[in-house]
Amino acid sequence: MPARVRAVPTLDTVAAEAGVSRQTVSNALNSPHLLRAETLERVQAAIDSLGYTPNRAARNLRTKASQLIGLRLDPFVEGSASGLMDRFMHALAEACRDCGLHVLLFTAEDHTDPLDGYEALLGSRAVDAFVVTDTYRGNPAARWLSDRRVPFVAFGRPWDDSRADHPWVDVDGRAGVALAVDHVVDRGHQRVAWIGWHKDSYIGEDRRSGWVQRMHERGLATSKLSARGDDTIDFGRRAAIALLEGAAPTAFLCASDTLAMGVLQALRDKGIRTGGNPAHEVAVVGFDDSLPAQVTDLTSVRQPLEEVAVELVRLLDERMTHPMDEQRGVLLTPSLRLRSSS
Amino acid sequence: MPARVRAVPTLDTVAAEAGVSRQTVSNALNSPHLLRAETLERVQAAIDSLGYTPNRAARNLRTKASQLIGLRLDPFVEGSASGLMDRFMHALAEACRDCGLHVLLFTAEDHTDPLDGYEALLGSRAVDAFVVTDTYRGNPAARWLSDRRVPFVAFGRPWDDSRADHPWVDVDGRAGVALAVDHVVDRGHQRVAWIGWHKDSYIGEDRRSGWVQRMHERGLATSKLSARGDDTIDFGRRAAIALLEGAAPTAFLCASDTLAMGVLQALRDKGIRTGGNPAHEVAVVGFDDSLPAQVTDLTSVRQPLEEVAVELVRLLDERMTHPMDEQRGVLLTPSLRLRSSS
DNA sequence: GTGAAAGCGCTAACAA
DNA sequence: TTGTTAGCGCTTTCAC
Repeated sequence: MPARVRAVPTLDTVAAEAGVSRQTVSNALNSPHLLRAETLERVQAAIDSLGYTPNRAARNLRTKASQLIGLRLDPFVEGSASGLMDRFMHALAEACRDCGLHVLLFTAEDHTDPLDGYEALLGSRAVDAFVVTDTYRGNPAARWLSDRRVPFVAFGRPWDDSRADHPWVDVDGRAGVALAVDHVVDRGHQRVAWIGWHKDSYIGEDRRSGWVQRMHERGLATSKLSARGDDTIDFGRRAAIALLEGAAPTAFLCASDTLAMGVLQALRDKGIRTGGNPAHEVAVVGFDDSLPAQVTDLTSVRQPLEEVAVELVRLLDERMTHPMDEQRGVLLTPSLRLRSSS
Repeated sequence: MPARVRAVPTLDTVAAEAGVSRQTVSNALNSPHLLRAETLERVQAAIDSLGYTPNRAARNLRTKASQLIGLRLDPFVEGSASGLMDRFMHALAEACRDCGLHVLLFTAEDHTDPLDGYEALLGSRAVDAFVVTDTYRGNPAARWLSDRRVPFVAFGRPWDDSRADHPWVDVDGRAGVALAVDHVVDRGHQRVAWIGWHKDSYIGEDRRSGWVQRMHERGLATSKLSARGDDTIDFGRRAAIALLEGAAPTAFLCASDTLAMGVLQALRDKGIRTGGNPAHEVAVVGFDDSLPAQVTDLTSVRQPLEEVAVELVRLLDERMTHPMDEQRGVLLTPSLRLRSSS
């Protein structure tokens, strides 16, 4: 018996089946309110029985939209990543689905060129908009895209560009660290140290300011209680040792889980117990709630990536439907994931 | 001064500029060998000067191909994931780029339905093929896609379905563990324990068989040296304690980094040093080279995800260009990432 | 409320 | 080697 290859149904197929014109079927799909209830039902039945699904390419060609959001994946840096990208992509894909959008992944041929890849996708109209995530390098893509009036939304504030007027979503690192300060201070800690990144990191300084500000609000001193350096375990370890020999803090707040791992190591090496009781334990709090934090039972500030994704897509959607609206930023507050390290 | 909106160039624009027909421009792009060198040059110049890029939607409509590969992102399981997905998506996006393909992310509306999402993308011809990665659940999507003759490639062997005839790429866990056995045995360890997953896990048993087989090949015993259980830190810890009180192994090979984390904890609690010297240290080896492994300096078996991605895309490409070719599987060998835990 | 006409931008097939 | 014709499947526009 020869396999009967059923031709893929098109609008015409459905129209013939339902005894209406092609256009009516299209309307049934895109503007059902235009049809008489009875007609709609008949068309619907034909669609169902034929298993018709509109052809994306044809629709894209006609509507000049692809319903695709471009996301550039930058090179995977071994060890340095806190593994947030995984969670973020998930969240983004999910958020997109709710708007009938999809995420298209792309990579740069030349990773050192922050603009590489965008132009090709844009020129071929393969995507409608971009989500830009590389906020650590000062986001040169943002300005380029802005200048070309490409619809995009950034995950990350335009720290270094006060004239930037594109929509963005970011996580309030300062508020997250303030949360951590409150947490350990509420537990009775008074000498609360900060271990962070170099001064030239906007994000690092933002997080640090949460510590400084909230400590002062709680009437606690911060002098001689902080260190700045590379985002490495080793620096975390060394900084912790140095601080312990000096001001002897009973709590360490860190700009990253990586640094916190170093603190944990230092405490272990010195035989100091980790935990929330300031009487005989030292509390440690990280940032990002990464896999290592979960594994080592480290309290950590967790970025609300799911919310971030939803907001990004919402802004994108707004931007695509009402391009004239004023752009704005959205700042989301992280939460504290409490674990045994505090 | 009114902003002059330059119309987006099309084939016709370029053709007019170059003084040739639309088709010739198309050929210059897709079959340049058909053109006379001089014509090609002229067309090329017109393309460059106008900044022309072919419209994807139009091309897709005409060629009935989208150059898009669908990848379903399954729900992010907190803590359980070893964070490989991040690296894998990177590698896949990169491999796709080299073939002019792109990855389209999608998620299921109903996560419990392993087929959800595939049909819609397929019906609308939004993607040309799929990469299926959910091999842990026995891969029900594979059979469904196979039955519908949907082009797809699986990351993971069809363990439970000997009749499966789709192309796949997988990592040889058995060989990876054998590597780990050799490593510790070469360093002088003789009592080498295995801590793995429950017996119903194909992957777990495959990895375990690498231990059993290679141990015997090296003339070493395996009895009373293994444990099976949940993939949790806690089980790793408990299993390690139990084994230490019994056969007192000097090396632990684990089916996952998670389990290895537990072993590390147990050793630390007992005051046993970790390292490669069998005289006074216990060696620990994990599997997956996850972030926690990197952070805790744990030796681990590393899956060659970059190669996996390249092979997946190669098979996909083959399958899409010569659909009649016989399908086959590709088994790749992992490597051992040596660190201080061994 | 429904249908007919037109055309989005491209490439396959064929003619010149 | 280049040009012409036709049409992929859809939606916008406008007539009925």
